Amino acid sequence: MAPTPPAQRSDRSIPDKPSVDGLEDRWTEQWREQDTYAFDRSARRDEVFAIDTPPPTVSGSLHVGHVFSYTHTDTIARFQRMRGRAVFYPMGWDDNGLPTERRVENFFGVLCDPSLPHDGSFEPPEQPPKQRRDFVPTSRRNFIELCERLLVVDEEAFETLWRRLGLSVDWSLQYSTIDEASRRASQRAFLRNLARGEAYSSEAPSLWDVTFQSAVAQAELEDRDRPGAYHQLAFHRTDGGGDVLIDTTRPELVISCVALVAHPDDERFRPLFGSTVTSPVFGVEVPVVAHPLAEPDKGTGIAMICTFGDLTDVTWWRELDLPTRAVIGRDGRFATDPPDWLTTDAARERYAHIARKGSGGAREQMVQLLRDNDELVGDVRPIDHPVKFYEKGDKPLEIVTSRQWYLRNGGRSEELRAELLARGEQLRWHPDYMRHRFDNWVGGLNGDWLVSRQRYFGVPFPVWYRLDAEGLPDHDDPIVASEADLPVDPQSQCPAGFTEDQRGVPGGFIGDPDVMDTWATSSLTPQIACRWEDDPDLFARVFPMDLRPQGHDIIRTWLFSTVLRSHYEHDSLPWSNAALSGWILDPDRKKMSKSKGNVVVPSHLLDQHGADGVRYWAASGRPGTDTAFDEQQMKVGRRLAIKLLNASRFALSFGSVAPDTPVTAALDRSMLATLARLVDDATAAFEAYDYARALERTEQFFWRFCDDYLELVKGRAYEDATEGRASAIAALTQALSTLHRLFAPFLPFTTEEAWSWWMDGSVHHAEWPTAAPLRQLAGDANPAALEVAGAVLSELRGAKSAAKASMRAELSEVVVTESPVQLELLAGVADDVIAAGRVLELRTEPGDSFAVRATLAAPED
RNA sequence: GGGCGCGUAGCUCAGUUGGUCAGAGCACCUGGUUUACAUCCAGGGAGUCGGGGGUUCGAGUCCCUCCGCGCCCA
Repeated sequence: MAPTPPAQRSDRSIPDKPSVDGLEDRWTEQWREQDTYAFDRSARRDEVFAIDTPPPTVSGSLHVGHVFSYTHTDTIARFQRMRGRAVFYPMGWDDNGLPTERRVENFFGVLCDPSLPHDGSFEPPEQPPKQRRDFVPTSRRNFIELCERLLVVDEEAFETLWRRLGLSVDWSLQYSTIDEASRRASQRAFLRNLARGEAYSSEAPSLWDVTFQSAVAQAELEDRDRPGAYHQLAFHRTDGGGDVLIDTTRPELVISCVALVAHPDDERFRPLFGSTVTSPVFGVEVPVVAHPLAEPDKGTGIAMICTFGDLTDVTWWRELDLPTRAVIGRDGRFATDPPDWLTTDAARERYAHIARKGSGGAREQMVQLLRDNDELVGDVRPIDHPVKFYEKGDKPLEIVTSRQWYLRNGGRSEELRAELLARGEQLRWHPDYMRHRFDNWVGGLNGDWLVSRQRYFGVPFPVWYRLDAEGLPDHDDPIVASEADLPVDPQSQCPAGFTEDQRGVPGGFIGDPDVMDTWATSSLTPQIACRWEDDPDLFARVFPMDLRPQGHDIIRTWLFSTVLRSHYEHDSLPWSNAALSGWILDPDRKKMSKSKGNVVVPSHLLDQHGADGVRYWAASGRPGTDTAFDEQQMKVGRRLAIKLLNASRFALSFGSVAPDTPVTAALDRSMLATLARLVDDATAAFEAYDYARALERTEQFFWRFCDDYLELVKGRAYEDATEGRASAIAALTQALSTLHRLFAPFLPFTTEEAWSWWMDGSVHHAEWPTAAPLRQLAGDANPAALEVAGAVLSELRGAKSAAKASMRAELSEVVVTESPVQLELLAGVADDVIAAGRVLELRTEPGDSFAVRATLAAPED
């Protein structure tokens, strides 16, 4: 489906009163019927332009931020299509993860219980119960089926809106991140990572959200400033040398203390290294050790290492080979029974004060115990300090030791990090400076990617574990699913060679209980959209893709993880270009987001300003730049669309001439020369993914075209059968055809409408204009001729306006002063200036600077 | 604390390699309807281009520094 050269229809049909209203319905319907944006599956790879569309979260609602960034991508898609590429433009829906889990639960009144077997005839309650405790438990597979059922409804609403916005998506290329193909791709990629040693499971301390009851990855962390307080605690030297004071914000963790640490160069503590101290309250003996990560100017300069209070503790624990003394459980509470390293009855009795408490309650108790023991020195000193949170959570993260799956991401390998940085180098970023975000992130990675989540809704790990005679699982030698069987749910399916009645019994097996991080699936959107392994022919034509459009805030998550997966699986980038869009700011310049409650719902904007008006605003936002939400700009866009219809109607109203009619008038040729420059400009901008620049240039030309050129040419175009008239019409035809196509990516509805009045086929399948034919028609014309004519005309309008006269008023005499070079240009277009300005006599005088004197003719009675 | 970006008319922003670059649109004010457009057209005022220093014949444009805003990371 190569784009076609513009071909005029034999019969024109131009409405008397053009309108932008109703264009969306009409053309949306036509594009659907004619499958205008269908991907050509026979295209070779080098003829394809493939886009890795961000799948919106389907359980949420679309807001104006989506409209903004998806419009950017669509302008690129339309440009590439007109340039002759077969555009692979799919749409995905992100329904994997927590938001959907909640939505499906509440909508149907069900809860997912992965331990339940699949029930082929399960139906959710007709009236969903109001109370969560009355929700009906159902299996993971049933839950996913319900999700897919709800998705059909959600998708329809989204699709309707996207179509109304004019996205040129091929709607036959849809996927959702929890559908069968996505689960298969996620599991297949994981099994291959596992086989190659890129994935592994490990029993290790990891960040844990006690509310969500799940481990959390580095990419999902954020620091938040929280009030805290330094407590100064006294440890006691076992050599009788007195006390060692440490400052801590978490005195409750004294129970987990395994050592004190100071910087190896710190003279104050050097004598203590290798000695031991006993902890306050509990009297546990711990060593004093040295490590460079200890900060001499923080607190007293010596700190306690607790397993585990923060990530530095984990590092110390690992590097100094310290024992584990974890007491905080997955529920965030201190263990019920006193830990076995408490050897005295007194210590155990004191522990009872903090047993079963959360960290806040335990702290209060601990402070009291310290005071009672006279081991809290001075007052507590309040401070604000950064605390690690899960980005969706509202309780500080704890560090809990548990078995988790990891994917190596360079956090523990200099070599891999270098390879990934090289991938970032290879990628073309738009705008370019965004690459620093990627480099920063990769450079700052400090651990592998924790991909398992202790949730139930999501893609399960396709593995099982053998149980030994005691019923304990063997995690070191998992039974993996066969690729042919994917996707599998190890909770309701049993591994080959086992039967269901062996589940959970000694000598039998258990399924892995966890699901994958949603990014573990989202990081495979290129593979999913391109139907990796499911449709090898398609995959070969579209992968690696051309463009990943996305927000700059998820470079560390989505972009990075996608690069990682593709690096592993295909030894390539997943796409050659990444285009980062900015955010929409509300009038107070705050980011619009659902949680802030300041989002604007797009449907009423489309009603009010029309899709093209809204698109105009969106496309004015430069790549990567945050943009203010501005309805005024949408009004401007709507007016531009109306202007385009009116100008088109006007230009076409003069009739037509034979296609090979020469353009002879100097004004016409000058206009075409200017237009040729515009085409070069707009094309270069689009090639650099700078749609906003292409729009700005085109719009700028268009307004001048209307204000000056159309006014200057209309007298001649109204004439009868002259060469001048033929030249005007030939030039107008070229200009109009070019402008329709240049505007098509931005105003798809308006341009399609105007195009349909006089051209065959869809403007969206027309060839993108090139400058060469325009230059050929323009000959050696100087673009400056049109500028001079426009400048003089503008002065004439100014004179009439100053005299409060009508623009139709006659001027008896006009004298233009200008350099000889400019005057020569003016001479060539003088007749058009005289006609447009209603000038009775035009005289010129050579001079140093441009000046126009105009005298109004006496008004006729 | 590190990285990145941004500070140009009341508002939103253009200003490619330093030389008609001091601009556009909106808003505001004034005027204009018999042959494209009142969902319109024309005209007008308005800015020490964040502050200071430097390079240069010449600097929103390059360098240094300071101030302010935002984002990412620690």
